[in-house]
Amino acid sequence: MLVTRLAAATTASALAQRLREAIDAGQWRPGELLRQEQIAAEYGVSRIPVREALAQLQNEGLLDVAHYRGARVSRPRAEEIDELFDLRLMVEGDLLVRALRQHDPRSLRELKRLQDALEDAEDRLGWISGDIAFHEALYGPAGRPRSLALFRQLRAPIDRFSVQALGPGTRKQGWADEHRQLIAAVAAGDAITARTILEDHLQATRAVVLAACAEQGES
Amino acid sequence: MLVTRLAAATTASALAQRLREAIDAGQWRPGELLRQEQIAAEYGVSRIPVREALAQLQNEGLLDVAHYRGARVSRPRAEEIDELFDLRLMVEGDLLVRALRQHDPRSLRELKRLQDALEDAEDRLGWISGDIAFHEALYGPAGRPRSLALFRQLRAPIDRFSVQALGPGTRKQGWADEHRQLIAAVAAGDAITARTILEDHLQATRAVVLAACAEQGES
DNA sequence: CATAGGATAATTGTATCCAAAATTTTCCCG
DNA sequence: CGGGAAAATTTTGGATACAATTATCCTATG
Repeated sequence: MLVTRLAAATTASALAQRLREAIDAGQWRPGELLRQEQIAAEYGVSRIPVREALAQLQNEGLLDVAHYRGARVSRPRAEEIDELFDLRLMVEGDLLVRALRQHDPRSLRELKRLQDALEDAEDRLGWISGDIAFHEALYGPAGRPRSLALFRQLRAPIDRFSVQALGPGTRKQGWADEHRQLIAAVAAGDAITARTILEDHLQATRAVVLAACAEQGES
Repeated sequence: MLVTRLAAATTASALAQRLREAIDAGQWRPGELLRQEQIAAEYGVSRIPVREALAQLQNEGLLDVAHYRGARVSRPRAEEIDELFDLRLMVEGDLLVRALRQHDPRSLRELKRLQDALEDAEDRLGWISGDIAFHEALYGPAGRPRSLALFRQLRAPIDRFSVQALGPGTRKQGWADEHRQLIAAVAAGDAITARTILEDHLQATRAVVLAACAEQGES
């Protein structure tokens, strides 16, 4: 994957990015307390950018922050995850149909390229960021910036569990197949089929994520 | 309205609230630059809570913040407002239908009470906060916290223009009528009618907001 | 022995101060 | 007189220092 991660403009945003990855990677478990001082020392910065990063992650739904009481990795309940998937079905379904009309040979080539890169990714984090890139390229031609931002926002609290569920010998092959079917349907301009495939894709993901969430909830 | 605004736990959140109201009230115009030092002096605090409040408002989509270049009141383009209303139609439509099944005499009484309070509100800001309260009570019984949060988020960048469009002798009466029709349809358990009324309500609001936005865009 | 109360420590929120970047002004040269 | 480079000013981002709040632990008491 040749995506060069451009240097963050500010310390706070760079921190937010690294903390996001750390949470996705399971470095902090749900319910665990993130101490400002500790994070500041670990990354060699002061507490000010740490606070801004934590506020950012709270806004994304990855943390629960209470006044004077610290930030904890959020532990979404099964009903909330279910709800997030219902919202994704609405938003992404709409985006897909709108984007489908705007796709052209160039954007389709890009989509295939991203899918190839995705299947070559070796580690779990690479897989997830590749999946995000694929879907953004899929929905991008719709020209709907707020919906696209919403798509990212609805995924953020969920991806953590997807990463967990991506052990070796899991649903990886079916996932890739569904992506390729999506590309084919979009190339054919078949909105109904494309939307059906996407919905099945999301329903399958929902089941996997709910299972991973339930598993983690036991600890 | 007997809602006592509880004192904010922290300076930053109190500031965010006041700035939000100031922007909704048109105290700052779209594109205008918000200086940290000036706001800090105005409210008698240091720049740290100001920065956190500005970051919060940026997350809510009311401000555009550029690195080392200050925060400006966002000036959403017409297409983005259009997009936000499309999203509201999806999310609020879904919420309404789900809530409709859960409403009971008690929640309906509360809804009527809020509508009465709304019609008694004298100033524009009171009208808007009353409208938010009404819709939250309308959707609340659905038991969908993330969707409700999304509802608030989708309104935030728009309400500013609604306030503008609420001069005397405007659509206020039609607005109230639609609310009462909504209550009646929900009380009757008629999902189809309720959803239709809500969609008309939102479409009418969309037109008003787009007009206000276009008017402001000229300056 | 369990528990309420209070001192103490740990942690967060805010103010003050310094560094980096951007904007404005000034000044020189064409 | 106009244009552009460079210095000065302004403004933001980050570090250090202090105050406010919460959590912990110890003791005294029923």
